Amino acid sequence: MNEMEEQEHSYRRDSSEGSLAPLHHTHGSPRMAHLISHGMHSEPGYSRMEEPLREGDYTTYRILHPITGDHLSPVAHFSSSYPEYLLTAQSSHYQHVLGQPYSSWPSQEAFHYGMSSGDFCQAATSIISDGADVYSLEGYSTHQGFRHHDGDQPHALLVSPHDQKLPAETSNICQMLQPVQVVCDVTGGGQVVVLNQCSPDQIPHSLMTVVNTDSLPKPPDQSCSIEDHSITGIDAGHSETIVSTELPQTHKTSAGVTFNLTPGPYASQLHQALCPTQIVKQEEEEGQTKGRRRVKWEKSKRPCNCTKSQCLKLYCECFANGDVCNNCKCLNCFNNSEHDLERSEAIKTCLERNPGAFRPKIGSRKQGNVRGCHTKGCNCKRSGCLKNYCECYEAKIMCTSTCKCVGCRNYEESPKKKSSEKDKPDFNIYNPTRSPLACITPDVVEATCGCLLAQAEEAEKEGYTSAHAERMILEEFGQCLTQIVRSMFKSTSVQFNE
DNA sequence: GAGTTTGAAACT
DNA sequence: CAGTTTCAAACTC
Repeated sequence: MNEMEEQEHSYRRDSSEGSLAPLHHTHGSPRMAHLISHGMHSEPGYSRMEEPLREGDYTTYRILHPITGDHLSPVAHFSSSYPEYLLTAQSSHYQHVLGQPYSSWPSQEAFHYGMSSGDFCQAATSIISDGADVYSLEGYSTHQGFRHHDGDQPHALLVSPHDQKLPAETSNICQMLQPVQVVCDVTGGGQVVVLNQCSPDQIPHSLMTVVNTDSLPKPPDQSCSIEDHSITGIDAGHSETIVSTELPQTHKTSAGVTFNLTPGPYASQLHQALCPTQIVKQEEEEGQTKGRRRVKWEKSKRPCNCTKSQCLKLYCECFANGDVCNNCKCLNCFNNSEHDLERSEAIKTCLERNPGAFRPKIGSRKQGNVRGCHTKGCNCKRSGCLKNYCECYEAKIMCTSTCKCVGCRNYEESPKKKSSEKDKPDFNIYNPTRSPLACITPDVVEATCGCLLAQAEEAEKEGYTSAHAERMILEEFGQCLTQIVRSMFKSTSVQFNE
């Protein structure tokens, strides 16, 4: 058996126990080594993992308390061979939480604990590496066979993407979830580890830890460290501390196969959607805030004031942030755990309308663009994009050609420009960073129409034929266009040859 | 704090 | 897809 095959067969399911039992340990796995080195922080206050331990045939990763740094039980064993890899844990604590030994779980399951179905939907959506979206979780959370109950309250949720007994809709969901092979709480204290689905030569390339603050002691400051490829917490009311993922890079396996270690594209979104406060803190330190909603959250996590939307539409920023309302001033709020059904339905509706509804509006940073850009662009008409009505401006990013704004002043300009001038929109300036059409401001249109009208009146006054009048108007229109185009090129320092 | 303005979201 | 309405935040007084 060559090395590759050996890797693939390193882990076999131990049917006698109904769990995965690695037959061979992949010694010194560079994959996990990478995961550790790039995905975890070592500073106090951050959730992290230690260097892998070696316990028999398992590759073992001990998860540390995000705040205290203490070891948290259970130890997580990562099996990284396709198609069977699983987080297993051996912990009396875990068994206490689950009421059953973790090791008895079937393979290819994800365990989700302490999160609402809507939360899980968002989490899964955000980390699916191929960009697919989870549209519904109906039936998902009612899969009794994999559910642990604490009285009437569902306490744990196991997800089996390949379980044929799942309801049809759930199966569909799980198919979509397949890229997320494992989503599980490995501590019983609220930590969640997410592993994207791997081929034999891929590592799980997203890994995060979410701390359930209901279960953990709260230190004075629970801020977490966020790297560029940060990930996410779920419910700000319950999940607070997040760790980052790894830096993008490729890695060559011992089998000589190169694979991409780049984090899943939605890993950061998950983080952003679910841990807005911490992200903003970090970004504030970096002198940059991205995204209106995160900026708002950063402002002391201000409560919403919704009165008519029941906080179940994207008008509500709590809802749009993937958060439940907490200490808000809203009326008739349904965005809470007491209305999980309605909330899940609303999430489903939003996602049906717009699969990217819960993705951050401020997209990934372009090369050379430190701040990123608005994914949809703004549509401001009267604010000159210089007030917080403008999502670009509020996110402290410049408008781009994606924007459809009118009279935009939110663009790169000379630092010598007087600050007083910045405060008022200028409808007569062309923004070279934006769409060429952006220069056709209301004033320009009005002036052009005035010119054309004047020509028409002159033709009428002179008694010219309609054909002549039409020609005059067209000629005038041509001159107007010439001036507009000239001004455009003048602004961009491009030669304009008439 | 009330009223107005604004632009995104939702609706038609 | 465009136009209109609804909505809640931003802003002004």
